Amino acid sequence: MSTIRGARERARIEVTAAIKDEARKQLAAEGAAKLSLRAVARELGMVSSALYRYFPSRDDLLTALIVDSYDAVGEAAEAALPKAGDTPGPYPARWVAVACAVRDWALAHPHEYALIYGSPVPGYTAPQDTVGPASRVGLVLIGLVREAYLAEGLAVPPLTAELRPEAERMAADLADDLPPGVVVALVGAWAQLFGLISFEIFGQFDRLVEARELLFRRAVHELGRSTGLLDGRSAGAGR
Amino acid sequence: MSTIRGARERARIEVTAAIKDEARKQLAAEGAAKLSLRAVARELGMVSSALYRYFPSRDDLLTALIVDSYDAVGEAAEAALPKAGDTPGPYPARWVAVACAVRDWALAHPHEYALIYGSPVPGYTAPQDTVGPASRVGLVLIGLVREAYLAEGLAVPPLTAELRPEAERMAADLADDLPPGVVVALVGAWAQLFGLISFEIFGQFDRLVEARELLFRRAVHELGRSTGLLDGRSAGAGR
DNA sequence: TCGAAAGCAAGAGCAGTGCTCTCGTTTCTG
DNA sequence: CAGAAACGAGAGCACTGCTCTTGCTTTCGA
Repeated sequence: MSTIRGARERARIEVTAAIKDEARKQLAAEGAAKLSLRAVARELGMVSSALYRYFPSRDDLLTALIVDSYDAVGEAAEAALPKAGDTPGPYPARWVAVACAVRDWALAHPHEYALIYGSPVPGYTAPQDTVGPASRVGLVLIGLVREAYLAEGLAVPPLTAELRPEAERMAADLADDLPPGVVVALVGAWAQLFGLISFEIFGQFDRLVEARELLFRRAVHELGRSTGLLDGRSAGAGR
Repeated sequence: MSTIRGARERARIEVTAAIKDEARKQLAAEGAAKLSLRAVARELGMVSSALYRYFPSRDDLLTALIVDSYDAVGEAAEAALPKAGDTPGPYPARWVAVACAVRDWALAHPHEYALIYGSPVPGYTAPQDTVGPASRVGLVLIGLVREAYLAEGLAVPPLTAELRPEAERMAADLADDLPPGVVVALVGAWAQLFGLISFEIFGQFDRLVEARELLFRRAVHELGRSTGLLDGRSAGAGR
């Protein structure tokens, strides 16, 4: 399926990758606003118009970087799960580990994080290609909670009557073997997790919070509890 | 102190306001990336270079808009508090009301919201002028929780030993009459609140969540509980 | 009161951007 | 092997932020 036909196709793949690499470098250095097609081309020793053979527009290049970033953060989250052969820790600790992995990735790649979880820069609606990779972190969280639910049960968060239809719809979409109350709490926790990270990355905690990892762990642990993850102890912040 | 010296100063104030108004209009229409000094000047019937008498650079114009936006959302939050003469509702309901006011403002002004809570566009560090207005929403939340604490007490969230020094430092900075555990929970809830709003504004809930206000209210109510706000009932989502 | 000083709008111009079009050249393919 | 497709280079267009100079007007102090 992915056989390389000849020198031309091979060259195309390499040049495309080189463009993305150089663009990612400029993105990390200066941010998405300062990323310039001409500068990328210049750095690669080609003329700017040649670059349009590979990406039809600047927005398409950005979209490619967005997809890659979603994949990178998704991979970071997946890598934080216990590998086959490990003796996995308790579920709340795994939950915190995944969150910390996402946070670490964001701290290491702030501009890429801003690209995907900050203001949407290109158009206003995300292209279709991004929705798949965008959900990888969410899928990790869902998988983790599902595993906990099947293994040792959950403290199912209660649902109001008016929220129940929507909760059941979402549960059918996302995880039909999880109680709707858990799915609602999980989607909320997902958004709130990125709120914590965004505030830290975007400087909202400057001159306010010092021990950011400790605060993050405490909040995320609490977030795990709010989705029903059983804690052993009845309250308190774990590490 | 703010006496207007003459026609010149009056004109300057008016022109500055006109520039900001037009810029805000373009911001709302196309987003911060597309905001152009030349287009603003064109629309105002002046030449682009004249605009630099009022704002030294495009970033300074954006900074002015950022300050205004922080003020606007802060004002929206303050307006959601019970006015003098009202019979105020229970504290969890007030908490949810403030959060909903912020969310409503964000939905009505998505690009301005993105300007302040999305990726920081201009430099990378926020200018000093923004830190005051930026904290208004936070101050509303602090004030609300403090009032609840003094009036009817709080379920003080527990603190681990390693988090205690930081918690006490933050409490001394933000609200020295609140228990450190509450301050830590409050700062977390503050970030998580904007995580919920950002995910909705930035399209992360597209094709996923339908009844967004219901979900928001449930999560925010839970957030209030996590900071210690007493609920009456022991669990569940109120409105 | 009157002249210097400061504030102002206008225009030209510079360097940079995204993007399009054309024109030879190279590579693939029927 | 010839036609087709892909490619790199270059010129060019419309736009951007920003600077500098040139006159005009308002303000203010001697």
